[in-house]
Amino acid sequence: MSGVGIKDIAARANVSIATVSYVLNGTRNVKLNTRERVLRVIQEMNYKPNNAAQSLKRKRTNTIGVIAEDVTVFNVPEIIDGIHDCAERMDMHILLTNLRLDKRVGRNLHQTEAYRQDVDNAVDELLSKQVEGIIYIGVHPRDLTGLCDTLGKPIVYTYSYTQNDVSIQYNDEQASYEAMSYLVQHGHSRIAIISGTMNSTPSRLRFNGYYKAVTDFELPFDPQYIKMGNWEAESGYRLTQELLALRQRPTAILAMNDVMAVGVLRAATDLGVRMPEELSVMGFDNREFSDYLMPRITTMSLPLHEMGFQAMEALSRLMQGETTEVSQMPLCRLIERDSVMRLIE
Amino acid sequence: MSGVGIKDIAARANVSIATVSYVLNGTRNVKLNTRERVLRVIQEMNYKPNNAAQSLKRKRTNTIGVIAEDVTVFNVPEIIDGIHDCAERMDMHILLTNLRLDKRVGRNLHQTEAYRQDVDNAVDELLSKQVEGIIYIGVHPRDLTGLCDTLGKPIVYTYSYTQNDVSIQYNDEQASYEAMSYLVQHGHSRIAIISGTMNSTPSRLRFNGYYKAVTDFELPFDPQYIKMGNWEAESGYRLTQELLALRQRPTAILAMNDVMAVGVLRAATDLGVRMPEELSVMGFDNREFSDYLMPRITTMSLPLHEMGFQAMEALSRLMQGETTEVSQMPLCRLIERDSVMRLIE
DNA sequence: CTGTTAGCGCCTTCAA
DNA sequence: TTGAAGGCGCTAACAG
Repeated sequence: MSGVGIKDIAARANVSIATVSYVLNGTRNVKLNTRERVLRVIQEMNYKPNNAAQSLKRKRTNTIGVIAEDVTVFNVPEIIDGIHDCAERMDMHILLTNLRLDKRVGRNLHQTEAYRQDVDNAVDELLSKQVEGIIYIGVHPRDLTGLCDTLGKPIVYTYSYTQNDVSIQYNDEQASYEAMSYLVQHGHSRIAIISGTMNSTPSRLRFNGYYKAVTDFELPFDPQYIKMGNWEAESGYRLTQELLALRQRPTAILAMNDVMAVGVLRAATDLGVRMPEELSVMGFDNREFSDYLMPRITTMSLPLHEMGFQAMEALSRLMQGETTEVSQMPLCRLIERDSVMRLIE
Repeated sequence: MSGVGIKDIAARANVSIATVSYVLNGTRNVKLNTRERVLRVIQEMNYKPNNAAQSLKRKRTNTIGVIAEDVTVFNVPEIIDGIHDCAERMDMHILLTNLRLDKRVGRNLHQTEAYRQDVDNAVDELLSKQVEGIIYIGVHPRDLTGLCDTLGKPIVYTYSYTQNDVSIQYNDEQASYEAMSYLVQHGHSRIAIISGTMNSTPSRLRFNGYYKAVTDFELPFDPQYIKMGNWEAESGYRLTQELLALRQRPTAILAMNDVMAVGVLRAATDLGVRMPEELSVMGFDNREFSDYLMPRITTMSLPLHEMGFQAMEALSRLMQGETTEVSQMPLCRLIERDSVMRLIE
């Protein structure tokens, strides 16, 4: 492989291969003199231990597998970064598999069968590479129960839900409740909501938070303020038109993602409704563009880094045989910008 | 490790371990009967070959290392995706190292010493894991000559430049020339440029393209139309104010990235200059937000996926001992949107 | 303080 | 068509 092995340096340093191994791993005391000689030869010969051999012997690879459904989907890199952040502290390596689902099956994620084979292959290869655990990153939160059969190897899902396995998700309900609280604190009470597709878990949870806030704060509940979007800007646009056509307009709209908030902005612009003076809006996701729009969109930022970090922590616990993973669900953070008008002192 | 090994299934199938190996690899003819029996036992016992042992024997790992300076920087995931796209076709795996430079050393990328140690470690670990080659992805194009010492193992850099090693970059000069051509075709001749920091390679190359176009199309050359920005929106804003204060205003501005184009938009808005009617703008990068602004920004899209793909191809050639890598530099693609006004028929 | 040696799980030459 | 056996590079007893 890389040519020079432990025995080469043993020969050159006039010691046994065992001694070399010992100085390499610090597994035993070695006379200073000898150690230095060995170390010097190691330097000279540019020796690097062969990890394959080490793994075979030690039965440890210090490697976990990460299966990302698609690394190009906006939330994923930050999650991977969180995993790295944590992994690097425990001296763990990452074998990354990119399923490229977005290119392969597009948005057809409902028919699990379309990509189950890909997932199986990915898991097999990872297992074959002797990873000590696996983290699975979805492209958007949905139930993935039973997707991966890891033959007992620890697995943690994140950015997705699961019935039997550990999964790390942020608190969606709390997030939309917090958004609503913010709006209320700014004097809004007629608050409309534009949801994502209603068969999605985040939509349901965020709606729960909305509804809970409406109840808790005793806001006027008007079914006409509840609009079903589909995550796309166009739906935000169309539904905002409807909302602004109401005789009793809302003063604020909570859009379940930033993309639909763009639609809100465009509709308002086209109708000559000034924002935020005449209409406030909040988004979700803290997408990069939300800071570049005019007005800059106030939004809920997802704790992606922390999710990755916690996923790695949880996996590590699992790998050590512990099961007591009761860590707090990561929380979204409100990013205050310019799209919400303060209506009261 | 995963428990069941080749000898377990040999015992259970009443054959020698050699036979199992043969059916596994198809290295030799095995009587149909025997083969099927072995295959069945493999299924039953959920046997997966131990890749560490295979690698040790075969002296091949089918794995390459990818060192990303920071996976969260906007261009990087798409490059990684391109690498995967290619790697998967040649049945190669990716060991990903994320230097997390953005968090660690921020924008201080000039002092190589600040992170050279991190790079060395990353390379050592990868070499130790017996990767067959390395791809290095920078966070922004700059000269990285001599950064990695891979002890002769093939390495390809991308999204960065290099003197002695292979590096895959897109054609920056061609891109800005193409942008200029587009502007000229739309009837613009008084075209200003807002550059990035002038010590950066992309700035210089893009300026070359600008200058070449000014010459080729015999555009009026006015030094006042050349503004030095720093990649940030604020600089776009400030410089646009200067440009709009000129008695002879430009009709179009070429901003060297989309972020500064945002600054252009804001300045125009604040000064009551309508876009694109009274001022056109083009950006660079095709950042996600460029499609969400009003007007939607016409911009140059970087061939990131292709760069990753070509980097993997080039690496593969290197790994096979070939050196004839003369592939065409990937080209940027113009994304036509609404920020450029057509001044002529 | 140092050396000898038996494997880790697999592939592959040699022999049958 | 099948087995037996020697290592790949390294670790960790065991033995001095």
